[in-house]
Amino acid sequence: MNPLSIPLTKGNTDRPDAEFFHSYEKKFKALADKKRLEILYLITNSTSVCVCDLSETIDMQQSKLSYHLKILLDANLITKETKGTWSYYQINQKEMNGLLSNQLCCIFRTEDSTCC
Amino acid sequence: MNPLSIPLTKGNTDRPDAEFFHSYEKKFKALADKKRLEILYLITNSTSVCVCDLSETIDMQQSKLSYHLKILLDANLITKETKGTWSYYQINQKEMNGLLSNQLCCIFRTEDSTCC
DNA sequence: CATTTATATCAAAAAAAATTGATTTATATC
DNA sequence: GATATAAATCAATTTTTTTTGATATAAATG
Repeated sequence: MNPLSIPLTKGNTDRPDAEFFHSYEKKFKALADKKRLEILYLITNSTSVCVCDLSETIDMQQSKLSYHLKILLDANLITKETKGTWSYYQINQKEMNGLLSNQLCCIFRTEDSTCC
Repeated sequence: MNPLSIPLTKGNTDRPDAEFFHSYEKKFKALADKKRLEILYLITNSTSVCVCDLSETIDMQQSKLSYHLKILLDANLITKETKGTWSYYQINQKEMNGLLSNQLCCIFRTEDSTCC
C-alpha cells in the first residue's frame, strides 16, 4: 500500500458526475485541433465571418471547413446566423470566457471586463 | 462574394504561427477525454497521488491509467515525482491556471490569488 | 536472494475522428 | 426559368487515438 496515502474523494457526493466530465470532454475535444484553434482565432478577431471568408484566409476546402465549424457549433463555442446563402459565424463569448483563462485573451477568447 | 465582408487577418504579421496553434492543440487534446478530466479532478483535489490510489478510486486498469497520465504529463499539465517504486503526481498549477478560466476552480485548476 | 509490488512500455486490435470528393439544398443572379 | 454560388451532408477511406493483455523494470519485502 501507498505509504503516503491521502484519502481520495471516493464516495464523496460532491464529486462531479459522469455527465459533468462528459460535457467538458466535448468542449475540450472541439478545442483539440490546431485548425479549429486557427478558425477560432479568426472568428474571435472579427465580428462576423462566413465560410467563404475563412476558406480564403486559411487554406482549407469548403467541406472540411464546414465539418470543423459544425464541431465548434455543436460544442456551443461559436454561434451561427444565416442570411440568404451565407452563414455568418460568431464567437460564443460567454462560453469561451467561462472556459479559458484571461491569459488567452484575445486569441481564443475576448476581454473580460468583469475581472481584474 | 460575401456582401458583409470584413477583411480578415490574412498576411497579418501579428497572427500567431503554426507552432503556436500546435502547442495549444496538444494541451487541449490532453484535456479532451472524460477519464483524463476525472483524473485531473482527483489530482487537483489532493496534494499528491500515486497510480495505485487513482486505480482504486476510478475503475481503470493500471496500464490504461499510466497511458492517460503520460498524456497529461507530456502536455505539461501535471508533474511527477518518483519515490522508490511509487510515482506521485501533482497538478501543474501554473500551466492549468494559465489555460483554464477561474470559473473552473477548483475542479480542474486551483484558486487564483492574483485575480479578482 | 527469491518473491511481491508499483509502474511503465509494448504490440496488436478496436474504436473514434478527420479527410476526400461527390452530391444535395437553397438562394441569388442573369 | 436556367445557371451560378454558398454551404451542408454523405459515404468511403485514411489517420489517429484508445484499449487490451502481456511483458519489462526496478524497488521493496520476507
